[in-house]
This record gives sequence, C-alpha cells and structure tokens, in this order.
Amino acid sequence: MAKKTRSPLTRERVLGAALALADEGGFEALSMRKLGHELGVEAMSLYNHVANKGDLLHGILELVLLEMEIPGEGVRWKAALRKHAVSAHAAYRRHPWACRLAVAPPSLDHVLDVQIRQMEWKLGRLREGLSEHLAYHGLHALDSHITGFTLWELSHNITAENVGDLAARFLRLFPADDYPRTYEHVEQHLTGFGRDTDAFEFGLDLILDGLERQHEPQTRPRKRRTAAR
Amino acid sequence: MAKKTRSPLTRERVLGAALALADEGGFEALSMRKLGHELGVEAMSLYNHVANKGDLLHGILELVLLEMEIPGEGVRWKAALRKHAVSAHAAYRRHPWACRLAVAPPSLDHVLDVQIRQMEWKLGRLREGLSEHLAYHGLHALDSHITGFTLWELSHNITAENVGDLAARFLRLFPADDYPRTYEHVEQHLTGFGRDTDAFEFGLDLILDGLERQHEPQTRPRKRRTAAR
DNA sequence: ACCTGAACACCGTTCAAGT
DNA sequence: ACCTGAACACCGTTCAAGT
Repeated sequence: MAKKTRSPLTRERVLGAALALADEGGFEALSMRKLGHELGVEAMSLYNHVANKGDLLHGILELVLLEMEIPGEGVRWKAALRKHAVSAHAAYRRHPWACRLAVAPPSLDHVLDVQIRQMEWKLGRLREGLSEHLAYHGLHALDSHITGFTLWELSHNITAENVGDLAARFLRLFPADDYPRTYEHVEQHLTGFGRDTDAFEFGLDLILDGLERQHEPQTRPRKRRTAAR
Repeated sequence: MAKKTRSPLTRERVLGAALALADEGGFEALSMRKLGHELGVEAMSLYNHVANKGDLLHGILELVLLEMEIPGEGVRWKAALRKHAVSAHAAYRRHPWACRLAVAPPSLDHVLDVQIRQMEWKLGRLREGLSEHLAYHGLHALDSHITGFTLWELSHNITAENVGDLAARFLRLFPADDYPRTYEHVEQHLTGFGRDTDAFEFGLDLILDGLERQHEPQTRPRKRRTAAR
C-alpha cells in the first residue's frame, strides 16, 4: 500500500497522492507523515515540493475547483449559472473534504487563480440578466447555496448504507410521539419521498427564479422594492 | 490570565470557559491543555467533567444553539421562520466557530435535544403554510441557507478592520484590468454598496417568498410543477 | 538537488498513584 | 471523589548532516 511507483517526487505527484488519500480516508487521514509513507518517503521530504501543509491543502482544493464546469457562451445566463452550480455541487460530492476546505481555507492570503476566474465569470453572467444591485446580492446567494447546501448535506451525510442505522438510532433517542414532524421527515428520507426533485436544485431554482422575478417586477408588482441603488 | 476563581470545577464551568476561549482565541485556540490552564488545573482533570473533547465541543455548541430564538404562536409561519433564521445567523456570528462545528460535528452519534426540538418546530411551522412536499424541501433550503450563508460569510470574513488590507492585497495579486467584474464587486463591498439590504436576509427572502409563491400558483401559472407527491 | 535523523513544541488520552 | 505525573501515540516543522 506504499511505494507504488519509483518515479521521482514532484509537486504534482505529491498533490495527486494527497487528493487520493483525502478522498478515501477522509480529511483527517491526511497528515504529512501518512502522505510521506504513501509516497515511500519520509514526511520531511515533502517540504521540498510543498511550502507547508497549508500550501498542500490549497493545492488539492485547486484540483477540485478545476473540475467544475464553466459553460460557454451559447447558454443563457440563468441556465449557464445553473449548470455551473450543479457541476460545482457534484465536484464537492466527489471530494467530500473539499467544501469544508473552501469555506475554511488554511490561509486567507492564499487566493487561487481559479477562484477569481470563477467569480469573474459568475458576476459577468449575472449582469447579463440582472441589475447591478441584484447581481451583487445574487452572487452571495448563489455562492452560499453551493457551499452551504453541500456542507449541510455532508454533515447529515445520509447515504444508502447508513440511512437505516441513522433512522434506527434517531428513533431510539427521540420517541416518535414527542417529535411527530421530525419522525415523518426522517421517514420521508427513508422512503425516497423527495427523490423526484433534487434537493440541491430545488433550492438553486428558488434563488435563480427569485432573482429573475425581482428583475422583472412589471407583472403583479410586489411589496419588495426593485433594484434601487 | 488563569485561575480566575477558586470555586470547584463543574461541567458547567468547564463548558463556560471553553466557550469563552473559543470566542476570543478562535476554534484552534481551544485545546484540552490550554483550557485546563485557563481553569487553573491540569488537562487530565477535565476528563472528570467531560467524556472527551468531542463531548466538550457538543457541549459548547449546545450553548450557542440555545441562544437562537423560537418565536411564539402569535406570529405567522413565514415571519416566525424568518425571525428564527435571523436569530440563528446572529448567534453564529457571535460565536464564529460554532457554525463549522454544527456542520462538522465531532460525532454523528451525538444528537442534541435542542437540534431535534428546533427541527420539529421548523417543520411544524412550514406545514402551516406549505404542502408536505414543499415543507420537505423547504426545510433543506432554509437550513442550508442559515448554515451555508454564515459559513460562506465567515470564510470571506470581511470586517471593518481587515477590509482595506483584503482589497489592497487582492488588487496587488489580480490586476483590475483582467478582472473588472470582481474588481467592481470588491469595490462595492468597500463602499458599502449593499448596506441597505442585509445579504443574509436577501437570500432568506428569496427562499421563503419562493416557497410561498410555489404553494399558491393560481396567479400567473409558471412552468414549474406544483407541489405534487 | 533531494532526502533523512534527530529534535522541538505541540496535540488527545489513559492509568496508576496520590490526596 | 477529584486531581496529577508519567507515558503513549500522534501532529507539523526545522535544520544540520548526509548523498
């Protein structure tokens, strides 16, 4: 389970092995010592290819961010942003440690190019369909849904395997009579109640449709104020 | 800076000191050894009042969750949920380490009473105004906005003090010509562009209003399907 | 140029021994 | 019943010494 290849150590190989280690063993399985062992080398050698652990973490986060799709010009702004968000969510699901890293970066100084490029793209597409004011808040709403929903989802982490255990334990701790709504909700998760609607996309559409509607308040004006500076 | 009081050590005092330590020094400043020192005791003594560090963390998370307001019966469902969400966001802002803890709990087995009580309450109020299907997804959208927005906000952590530094460093790393939208957005943050609208509440209203509108699709029916099982 | 042994300053936790 | 010293198995990181 170590010393797979004998090719020379490079930053690229170090990052690749680190990503693999985090993917299979979880975030806390990734230590400099274990990573070194995986590469058939002592932990201290890694510092020849990586400044420190923070640099390493930013490096593997970058690999995940690069997996996220940036749709081309042919797609309308809302569809393009929707596609990107779905793809970002999928990438974070493939690497469950990455979202926590994106939200709590080891160093605030270390800003990745890909992060700025994605932000620039998102703002540009938002401005295609929205006012300055709505684009400003729309970015916040969109970004916080992508990372927020993913983190929330991961923390509950209901998978096909553990869902039975989780429900059983819940029912043991909290009798159904005292918490009927919660009991019902857990049951709905078990029976695949919401399977026809993806939960991530449901919230995403609430946001995107809401933004679009606020931009065109001509039909049935509502109390909410329009995009005023 | 230690041995403030000589009263006997209790679980309550341990949790209180731990919360204070995390509040002022950040999450990583909270170690069993430092906490012991703060209480004028060796780290090992803490294990007489707390099962382990995970138990300690769940304990201080509980204190924060208990700060969140649960509005009474007199308020309409949407206003009540809005008030709770705003209060939850405020509590997490007062204790910036707590939201990360809520989303990445030390142990998935350890479910707090207050968490179930809040979930039961939220589901009940959602059902007052929404179908079963919308309440199911509404809970996910609402919860993920509360924790998600807060985490996103904390990760950017733009405060009155550091906002100048952040902007200056950004401009040094990423020239304005290459990233005009992002530059504009950063500038808007600096000039308080969005100060008239709270960013958390903006996203919250997109979700709550969207949920309500989907429940009453009689006016101007849209393509989105109604709350069908 | 790259790797390593030894060392440092930290962690959480256990357990026998003290009072 | 509560506290502690010593110890264990871990961390990230530095640095002089090796090749």
